[in-house]
Amino acid sequence: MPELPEVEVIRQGLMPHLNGRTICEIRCSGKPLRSPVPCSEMRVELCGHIISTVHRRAKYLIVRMDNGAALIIHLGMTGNMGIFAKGSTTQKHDHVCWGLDNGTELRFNDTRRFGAVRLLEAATSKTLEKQFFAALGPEPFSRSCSARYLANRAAGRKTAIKKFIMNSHVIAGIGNIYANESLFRSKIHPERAAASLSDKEWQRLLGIIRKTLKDAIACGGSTISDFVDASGKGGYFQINFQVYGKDGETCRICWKVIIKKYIDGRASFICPGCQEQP
DNA sequence: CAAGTTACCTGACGGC
DNA sequence: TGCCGTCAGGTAACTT
Repeated sequence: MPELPEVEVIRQGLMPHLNGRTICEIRCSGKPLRSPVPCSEMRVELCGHIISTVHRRAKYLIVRMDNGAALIIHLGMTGNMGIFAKGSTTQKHDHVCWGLDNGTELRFNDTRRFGAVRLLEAATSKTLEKQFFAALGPEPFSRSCSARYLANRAAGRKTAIKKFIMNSHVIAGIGNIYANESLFRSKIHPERAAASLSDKEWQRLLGIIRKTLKDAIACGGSTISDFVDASGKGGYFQINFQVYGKDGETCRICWKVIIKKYIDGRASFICPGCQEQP
């Protein structure tokens, strides 16, 4: 479900509820997520300690504690985090629950259990970046993620540009929706070889990726089926989709019919008028 | 290194 | 009503 904008919206929604709160109790469904949930370890490391901040890296949320411990949470396809009153009705796929000192609790819900909850004791920003996120590419908004950097990484690569920008080892946070939307807005066909983009095209694509992600964050993310932010509200960027899920509809720019095609196993939406076939 | 497949898991939807 | 196949926002581990 969640790509960078949705994770960022969740982070921003959670921050005011979590910052400075003490974790009092932890409950787990017992079902494994992508990896087993370290329930007893979390109780030892987190209970009685204060949450200092919530960060995001790529599509990961990072809850930092005053004792140096860090929770690293990935939402997978269907994961979500929300704040609820203690004792309120739980949902079917609530898998982890962190009780706080003010009568609320943070809940992780994940229908398909593709998400992950990991625990690092004694994590610093440096060790997190060096150990846990070592293989991740730069954040799209960071200085190190330049058009030059992307062009260099793409040099010699025949792989489709769409797959390339969805590769988290190259650039973090871009999933299927925002890859489709950014390529359409850049007028670049998703099957173009990554190495075939000119410097000018890289500049345009990077600028548009940044703008698209930023606009989506400002809209509260995209609600496809059930995405909601920490307070239970859905985002509305999906009204700005120009190609995603719009096969059979006419392009709002050139009036040609948008097609759907599987590229590298992922649904891709292309305007044959705006995005020239390689 | 690239491209393809499989796997993780549940639920919604369409066809019959 | 139900059964079956297909598909879904992500990622990693395999094989060729």
